Amino acid sequence: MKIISWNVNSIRARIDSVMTVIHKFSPDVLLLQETRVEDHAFPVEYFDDLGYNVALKGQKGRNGVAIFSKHMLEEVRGDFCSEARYLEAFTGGVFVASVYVPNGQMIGAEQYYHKLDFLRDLEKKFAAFQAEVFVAGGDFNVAPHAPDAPRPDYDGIMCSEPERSLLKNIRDAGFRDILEQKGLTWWDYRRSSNFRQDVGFRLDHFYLSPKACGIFKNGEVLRFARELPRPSDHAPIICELNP
DNA sequence: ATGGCGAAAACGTTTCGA
Repeated sequence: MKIISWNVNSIRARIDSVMTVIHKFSPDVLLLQETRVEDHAFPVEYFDDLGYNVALKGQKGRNGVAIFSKHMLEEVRGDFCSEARYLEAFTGGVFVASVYVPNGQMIGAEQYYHKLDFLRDLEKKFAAFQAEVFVAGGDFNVAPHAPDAPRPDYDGIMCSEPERSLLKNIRDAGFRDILEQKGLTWWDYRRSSNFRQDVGFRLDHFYLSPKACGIFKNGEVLRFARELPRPSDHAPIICELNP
């Protein structure tokens, strides 16, 4: 089973790129973040035509998560938080979740503490799936280790000790970050040399429960998508499980 | 050290993203 996760930074602006990625990889499951559209305006017809089932949790202009699957989508739930930042489902024998953690603005900002709360709640949410085959993919907006940031000593937002420590709690609970050492996933639009020189962060992750780790085959960052026309600032990531 | 880009809402500019 192939699962792709991608922060698309607007599905309406990225629909052609999403179709390119789908046609190249034919994922069983696609987890999207930052779709930035209300459900009634989501371009679902593109996905319907390819035979995908659809679950959406959107809001006007900001946030927005979605799950597409070639398998039936059951037990769809998105009430984890009031914003459109989390959606889970059971599909093809696997529990999946599409996760969009708040960016936190700046260390010490009100949004930063909201981000820490969100990560704490997420740990509890994942714990409920400890004994299941569970794969959470998304934009976690934290660079877990020194090589995941532009400089090893960078300790600003995305790299602060409290943020990293909350993600470590999730790993310590048995959920493996399968893309460690697999490269960066986000490069700032505002300096085109950043991508060329690979100056960015590894913010997009998959967390696999112990049972999911047992059938894990391979995981990669799909860097090529950052070079498509009008790209998202995030690259998609892929997780393959044995059937 | 600062600003740089891109998208959306609602304006002719502002806010947010990370």
